[in-house]
This record gives sequence, structure tokens and C-alpha cells, in this order.
Amino acid sequence: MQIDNNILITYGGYAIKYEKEAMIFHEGDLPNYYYQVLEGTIKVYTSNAEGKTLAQSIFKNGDSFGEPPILLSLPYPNSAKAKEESTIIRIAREGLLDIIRDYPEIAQEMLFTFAKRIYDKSKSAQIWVSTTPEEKIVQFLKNTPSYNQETPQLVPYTRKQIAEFTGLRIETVIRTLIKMHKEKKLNIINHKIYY
Amino acid sequence: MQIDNNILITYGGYAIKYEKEAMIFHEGDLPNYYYQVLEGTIKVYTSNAEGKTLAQSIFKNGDSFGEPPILLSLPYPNSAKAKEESTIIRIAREGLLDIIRDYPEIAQEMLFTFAKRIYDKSKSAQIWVSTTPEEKIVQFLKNTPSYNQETPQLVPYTRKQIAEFTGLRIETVIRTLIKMHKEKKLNIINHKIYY
DNA sequence: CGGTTACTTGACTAGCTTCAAGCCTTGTGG
DNA sequence: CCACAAGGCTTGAAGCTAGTCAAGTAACCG
Repeated sequence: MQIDNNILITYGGYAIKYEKEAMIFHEGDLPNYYYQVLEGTIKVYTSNAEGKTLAQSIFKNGDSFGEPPILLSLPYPNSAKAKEESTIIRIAREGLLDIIRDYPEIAQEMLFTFAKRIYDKSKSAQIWVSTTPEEKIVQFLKNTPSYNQETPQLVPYTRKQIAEFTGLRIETVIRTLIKMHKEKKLNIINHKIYY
Repeated sequence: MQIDNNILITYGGYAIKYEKEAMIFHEGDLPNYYYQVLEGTIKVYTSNAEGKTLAQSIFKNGDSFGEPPILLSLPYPNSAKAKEESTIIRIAREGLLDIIRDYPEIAQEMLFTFAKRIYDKSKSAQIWVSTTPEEKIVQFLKNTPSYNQETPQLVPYTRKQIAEFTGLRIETVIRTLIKMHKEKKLNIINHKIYY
């Protein structure tokens, strides 16, 4: 989902810079803005009382995030933070609704973006039916865009990130990856993972 | 999401009856139709190789389901089956796209339905960060519509269903509910659960 | 070069899953 | 109205294994 920056600015949008690790919104907050990444990396995640976190999505240049709560005017079900120094354009709810009203093609694009997001979340449910760590990791990797059997690819995630997406502990991820490497299900060269 | 039945029929939709336990589509199938429940109960779920299943959603009268794959023309990420004898209106992809084109208010309603569905899926991520069975069950119950602290409510799910939604084994659900009952966190009267 | 973050390894343990067996409840048909 | 079947619920015992804790090592960044 990407709304043209000029349209956003015309309807009252403006850019904001976030430092690395800065919070954009917290679980439970009431939403005020539509957000679109101009530059940087945003992580949306859920955390529980003990501080354990589960990564839900990563958003980069051009991606919008947090649209469902702003459209529905419901408290955020998750939190968002900048993973690196990032610039984000934000616009108030009214401005977003005006844009949707004035530009049917943007509303349509948003519909398809939402469809894709539901689709991806449904697919990642495979992670939660999986009983073994190996299966969870495989399911997670299958859902990454660069995954295909043709040529070996560098896995673009750290072990910690894999742990955050699959709900496993980092030690379990490490041990499982080593086991899979021994069983020749993937390759580890110089700490880097290839599939 | 609900499209007026007359509109569906005008654009080529028609009703189909499914017996109890009949499959509507399977994970991996290419989608051909938009489905809307006229009567009955449809379960959408994911299953893994060992036959363990994870319930993703229940759809009833008026609800549509399986829209993201049909819009995106991507293989179903999950399966759907009738939990009881059900009647469903279905319509081919072209008809659905025509309706979206001809009725902007339906496209708009679909946008908000999708937003709600993403929202609910994001919330249910709380189940997957939870480390203990009790926490998972509590998070699941919190996401049920009838949940509120005001008056005690009958939990409208069987233990087996709670297990299917939380990814726990039924024995674990039973033991956890009994423990919670002893700790007065909920009530069990005659096998029925109240919160 | 120093600090931070990621990665690794080993030992131990809690507690969920599994297996097995039986009880309870509900709906159906004769 | 009763008997039976099917599915849901319950319990106990045992085993596995992912999580936890601790103590490092290795890579990366400014």
C-alpha cells in the first residue's frame, strides 16, 4: 500500500523522523494517524507481560502500517518501533478518509493490500500448527519472499529474528539450524544461513 | 462482509448446499469463487502433515469467506468445511469484480471488513506470545465477542474447540480449566464453562 | 580498539504432549 | 420412551524436549 506523497501532503500529511529504537505507537493506544514509511525499517510486534516479543511484520520504504486500527478507531493490537533511523509520513484520520473518498483507485489498492495481508497472516498460521521447531522454521522460511528451490539464497534474517517470528527461543533456533545443517537441509557458511 | 443476495444472483451467483463435514475448498486449491454463507456454520482451518488442525475462523449467516485468495488469484492458504448442513451462495471471480466495480459502497464495506479481520488476527497473536496454557486460553477467551467482565457468560466453545484455536492439546485445556476453576478464575458448572 | 550485539554450547528442569482407558452427555431411531 | 452410538470430557502415568540459566566466543560498527 502506498499513497502518493504529494497527495498525503495535500491532505495534511507531514514527515516525522524517528531515531533507532523509537516507539511509533504502543499496544492499547488509541490511533490518531495513518503512517507510511518514507525511509527506514519499522517493526510491528506483540509483547506479553514478561517482555517476550513476537514479531508480526516488518515495513520498509513505501509501506503503510497501522491502517486497520485507524480505519476502525480501535486501540492498537500491537506496537510499532523504528529498527533504524526512519522517516515516516503521517496523516490524521480525517485526511485519510478524505483521500479514500476522493480517490477510488487508492481505496481499491488498499483493498488488495489488505487482501494480501490477510493472505500472508493465514499462511503464517502454518507456523502455529507445526509441532517441532524445525517445522516452524521451515514454515517461516517458506513465507519469505526470496524463498524458492531454484538457487541457494542467503536467508535475510538473523537467528534472533527467526526466533522472534516463530516464537521459539534463540538457543532452540540455533540448535535446530545446526541439526538441519548436519542433515543437509540447509547450509551454514561462516555463520550465514543459506537455503 | 455481506453482499445483498439479489445482487449476487444478478451477477451470476447461486446457492449450493453442503452436507455436514463437507469440504468447500482445500489448502492449495486455486480459488474459483467468492463464498457467502446463507445458512449454517463454516470452519476455516489449517492442518499439518500429522493431521493436527488449527482453527482460524468460524463463519455464519451472512459472512463471506475466502475473499483474499479469490481477489489475489492465489492458492488457498487454508481449508474450509461445513460444520453442519449449510447453504452457501457462490459467485465466480468475474462476477465479484464486476460487483466491486459497480457498487463502490460494497467495495468500501469490504475494505472495513478486511480491516477488522486483520485487526482480529493481530490481536490473536497474543495467543502465540503467551508461554503458559492458561495465558493462551485467557487470550483466546478475551477475543471472543461475548467476553466482558460485567456479567458471567457461558463460554460458547467446547474444550476441543478451545484446543483447536489455541494450538493446545485437549487434555491440557481440560487440566488448565480445572486449575483455573480451583483458583476461582472461572466457573465450571456441570461441564459448562462460565467467565 | 572498545562496546554492543549476535551467536554458541552444555547441563538441567518444568511441564506439555502422548498414550491409554474409561466416563458422561446428547441426539437418534426403533 | 428407552437403548445405543458418537462425540465430548476426564484422569493418570510416563517421556520428551523446548525453555532456562550461565558462561562464554565471534562478528560488527563507530
